[in-house]
Amino acid sequence: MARRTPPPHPQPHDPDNDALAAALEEAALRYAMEGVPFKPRAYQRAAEAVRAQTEPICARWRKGGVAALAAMEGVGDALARHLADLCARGTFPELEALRRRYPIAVRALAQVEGLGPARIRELYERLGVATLEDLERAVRDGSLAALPRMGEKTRRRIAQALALRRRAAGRLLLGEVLPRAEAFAARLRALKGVAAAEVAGSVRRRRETVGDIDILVAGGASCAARVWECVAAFPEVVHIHLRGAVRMSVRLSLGIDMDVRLIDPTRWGAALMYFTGSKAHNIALRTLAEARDMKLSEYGLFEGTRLIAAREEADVYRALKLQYIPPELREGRGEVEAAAQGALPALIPYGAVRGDLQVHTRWSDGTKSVEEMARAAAAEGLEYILITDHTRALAMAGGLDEKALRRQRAEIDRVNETLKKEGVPCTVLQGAEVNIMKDGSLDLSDEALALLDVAGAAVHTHFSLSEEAQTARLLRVVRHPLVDIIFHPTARLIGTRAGIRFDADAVFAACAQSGTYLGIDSQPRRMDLPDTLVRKAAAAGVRFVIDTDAHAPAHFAYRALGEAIARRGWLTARDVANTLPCAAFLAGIKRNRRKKSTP
DNA sequence: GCCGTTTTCGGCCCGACTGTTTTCAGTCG
Repeated sequence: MARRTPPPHPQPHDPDNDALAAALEEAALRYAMEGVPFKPRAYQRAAEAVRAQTEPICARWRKGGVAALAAMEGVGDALARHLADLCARGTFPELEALRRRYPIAVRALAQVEGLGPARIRELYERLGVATLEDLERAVRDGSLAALPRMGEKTRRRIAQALALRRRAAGRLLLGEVLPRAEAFAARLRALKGVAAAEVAGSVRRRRETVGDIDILVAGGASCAARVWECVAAFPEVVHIHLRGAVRMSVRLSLGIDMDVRLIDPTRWGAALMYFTGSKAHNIALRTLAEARDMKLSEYGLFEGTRLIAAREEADVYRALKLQYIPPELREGRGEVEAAAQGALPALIPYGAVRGDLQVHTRWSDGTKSVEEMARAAAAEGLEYILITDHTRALAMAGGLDEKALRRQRAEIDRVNETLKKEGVPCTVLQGAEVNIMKDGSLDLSDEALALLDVAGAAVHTHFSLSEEAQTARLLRVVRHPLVDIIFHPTARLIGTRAGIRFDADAVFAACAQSGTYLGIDSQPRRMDLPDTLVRKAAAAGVRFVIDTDAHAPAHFAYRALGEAIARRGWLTARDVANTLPCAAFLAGIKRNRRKKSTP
């Protein structure tokens, strides 16, 4: 395994950018609760600016002081000081004062769909609701109904949101966990005597949410002390559950547990398989081994007491007469049978996506200009990006009309010229995230749509239509001759909002027939289409695009999450249109449009 | 609390929808 130089160890207690942004968002919410004007928006904007940074804010502060923080867009003197306080002490005086005035779990409560600052305040003042548990109690005992404007429907909606939340409790988004888990493994890999360190479990399988982190470390018993010491010193570790001979279990400040296991290097592959799972996959493998008079465990594949294979995962799969099964497929969904027949697909490789097809800019709700996003995309190795700002129905996002789109086109042309002159290898295309209205019509005229290089459409409202109405709505869009892509087709938000209900068979069949691509949105909260539906759609003959829905340069890194969904959906590179170079991708769009307009 | 081709004060994103109203508060995006 390649050995890299150790990554710089973060300072103890350095909150990362997400934690800083979360604190500012909490302050924004609390000011909104108190009815303070304008501050909420300013804090919210600053939080977005913090999240959009790729460099750790605390490092920036150490280097350049408060002035370096105030240089960020949307951060002035006051917020720069708050951020410096957060870096130094994890909080700031105003936030503490706000918390004292309303000792409520505002962030948790605000995540319940339908609850905003005003309702949260009302819940607290009239019913003493301070936590999600309090809220659940108020729902159960009916006291919720005492509030004004709290009718049957609103109560049911809150109850549903709480149920969704409960199911997600204790699980975090893959996008939050993956980078941290990989950083932990990298730190351990750098230790003396450690031959390998890998993330296992559901993170390795790239499940969209994960309940814990499993890390395996290959090394002799002699390095246990060194590994445990290193783990105990992680600034993210808040509690040590146990510290044994071969396993250490800790609680992370993230709110989930991490297990670190020491593995005998000669049994590495068998252990990695076992701890990667899933349970269903392991059972399928053990059953297969048994049928061949062998026994499979975390210590290896055995015939009687004779060890057949254990060192590498590939050795074990080979000895079982199976193709190597990539971790993303190990869910007990027929992958073992397929591997036995040599029928596994050649999964789309990471990094295969060449163009990002959903990118927002300051023209609507993005944080950067067209040019800044293009340069950032080029730095990520993207060959083309499609600018897809919101259209006019989404007024909140500064949605564009036909006139604005024409002005934006002129800017995109200028940016392309500049990039070409400088030899920056990234082409900017013009698209839009056209809003799908309640009846399946669009908020842009056909004339305006025809101006775009590529048009995507998306649902942002009317999530709770009946299945019939929702299906009819989607079918109308899918068959529209000028709509090329449906973005985040289910419109779900993991842990917050269930997706829209529609007849997947009918919609997927229509996509396959018309050539309309389904988008795979890589935002950690969306991961939409979800992997199971991706696989179903692919079986129906649908083709896909993967997009990051980038609102800031840092979001281009989500591409790997979208590729992970595609892999979990058994897709090959051929199934994903934006693995093609720009010209070939655009040629495909043209072909699809011709096909759709000739009945 | 931020910001500035309206520049040190006075603006700040706002339209649509939902539910519970009977004229609109609250939420969403």
